[in-house]
Amino acid sequence: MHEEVPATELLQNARQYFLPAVSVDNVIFGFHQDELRVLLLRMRASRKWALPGGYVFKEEEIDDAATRILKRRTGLQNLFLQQFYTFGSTSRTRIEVVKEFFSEFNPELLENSWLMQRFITVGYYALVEYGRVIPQPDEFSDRCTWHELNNLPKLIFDHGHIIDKALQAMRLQLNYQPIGYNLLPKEFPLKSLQVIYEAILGRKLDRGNFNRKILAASILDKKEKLYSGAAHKAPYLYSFNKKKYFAALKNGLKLGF
Amino acid sequence: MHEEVPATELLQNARQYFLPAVSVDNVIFGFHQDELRVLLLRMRASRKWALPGGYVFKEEEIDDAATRILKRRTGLQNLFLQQFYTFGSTSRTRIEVVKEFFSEFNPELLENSWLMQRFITVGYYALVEYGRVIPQPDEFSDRCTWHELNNLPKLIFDHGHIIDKALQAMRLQLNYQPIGYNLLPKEFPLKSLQVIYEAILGRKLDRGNFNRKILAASILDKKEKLYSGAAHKAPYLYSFNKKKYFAALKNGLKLGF
DNA sequence: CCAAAAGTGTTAGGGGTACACCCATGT
DNA sequence: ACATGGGTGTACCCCTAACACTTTTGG
Repeated sequence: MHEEVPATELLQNARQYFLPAVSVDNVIFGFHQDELRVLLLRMRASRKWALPGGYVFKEEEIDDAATRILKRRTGLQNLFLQQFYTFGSTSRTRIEVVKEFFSEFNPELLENSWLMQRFITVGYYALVEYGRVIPQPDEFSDRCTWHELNNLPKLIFDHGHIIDKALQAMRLQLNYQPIGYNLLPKEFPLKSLQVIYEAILGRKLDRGNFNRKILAASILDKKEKLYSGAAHKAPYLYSFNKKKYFAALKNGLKLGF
Repeated sequence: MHEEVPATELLQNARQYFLPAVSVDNVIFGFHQDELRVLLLRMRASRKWALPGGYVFKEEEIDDAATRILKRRTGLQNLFLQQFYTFGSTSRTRIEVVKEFFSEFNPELLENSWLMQRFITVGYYALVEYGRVIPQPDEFSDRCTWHELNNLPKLIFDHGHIIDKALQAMRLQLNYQPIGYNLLPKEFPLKSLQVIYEAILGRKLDRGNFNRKILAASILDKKEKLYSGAAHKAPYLYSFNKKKYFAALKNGLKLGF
């Protein structure tokens, strides 16, 4: 839509392009080496870390804004992206931090009082396949990298709190919706899915019971292909049955973790 | 804070007082005659019904705005009030409806483009004790009355959808949080609480099993006083144990309805 | 005495948990 | 062969649903 307009131009005339006072922040979860990870940006000026976020165009759906931001930072689309809470505390963005945020990038922006107003932010979380992501910093950041959920750096604003809330929301969601479709490659052994559930829930699950429970949900197709290469029995590979998976997404599910 | 400024003045200078583009809508649930009810306002101009809502002052917490609106319409405070979703569709408020909304009240407001901008709204739901509420219309409405959830009138904008979402959210919440504290008088028979659960869930519950389940949560104190006046065995009265109730609110609960 | 609704008991079944046992495979 | 981890079976326990039986009260 406004894809062709350069970021500087957009921000300098933010009032013209964006919905005022509203931003979107994405908590993007990925999975690698048995660890749940979050995609973060490092601000060029302050060297502090932040969630990928952005503003909403005046005629843009908020969901679409979140999708757009997700796509810009990961290169991916059609992912599981879920609104979970709106953060509206007056103290959530401190003016000094905002100034630092934009200063080194472009001092002129400081004159732009639009950026200095109070913002509320709508939080979304996404689950993405780690291996397919090509992290892409935005205009204000010099790095875009994964961080272990259990070892996060210092974050700006209330972004630490936002991540906490996202995790909480996701844990509840686990019981009602299937998860994993966008976190795993097409075919995968059950163990991989189990490790994801364990990472999200923060506790170990019994292998046998997990298998039965997840299979009972009947959202998986068993492949006859076997994974191999390790010194043990080759596990079956499974893939999500798209039809059943999305039906379960819509109609809900009772998994009981 | 701005309590002393009259509504007309506030709206005519909305830009000065309010956070732009953001509103709050409350779904206020009450309980009467075995029916779950929602408090609605009738717009003076269009005669259509709407949720009690409002704007957020520039230095006001969003939660506080919701609380303020709730208090204005019910006279009550310190209630269970829970943010459940943010509605941000571009099509949720159509300009003609907004015009109708404000026109008869004060045609001058039509000139005020602030009101005509796109709004997103943060949805909250509240549970209140029906008998204690003194419904109070706002500046744009001529009535403020209760409506059975199963027999709602035509609502403006996406307010019908907002109520649906609130109910959905509340149903999920039932399993993790105690409910009823603000819906019932201090002392009540278990049956009253059961009827509330049934109304929210939309299905009948077994009496014996409900009693055991709710007592097992140990958030109730049994009183030795008995309710009487009916041609059957007098039920014990119970009251919520505030301490345990709020502990359960904070730490979560596993009720399984 | 009877109807109505509260309180309490009982039982069968399902589901979850914990753990055991066997199977396949690379070293 | 053996260690490793996958697949599957099972026994136990607890929770739940469903329903029966008893108790209390006003009419």
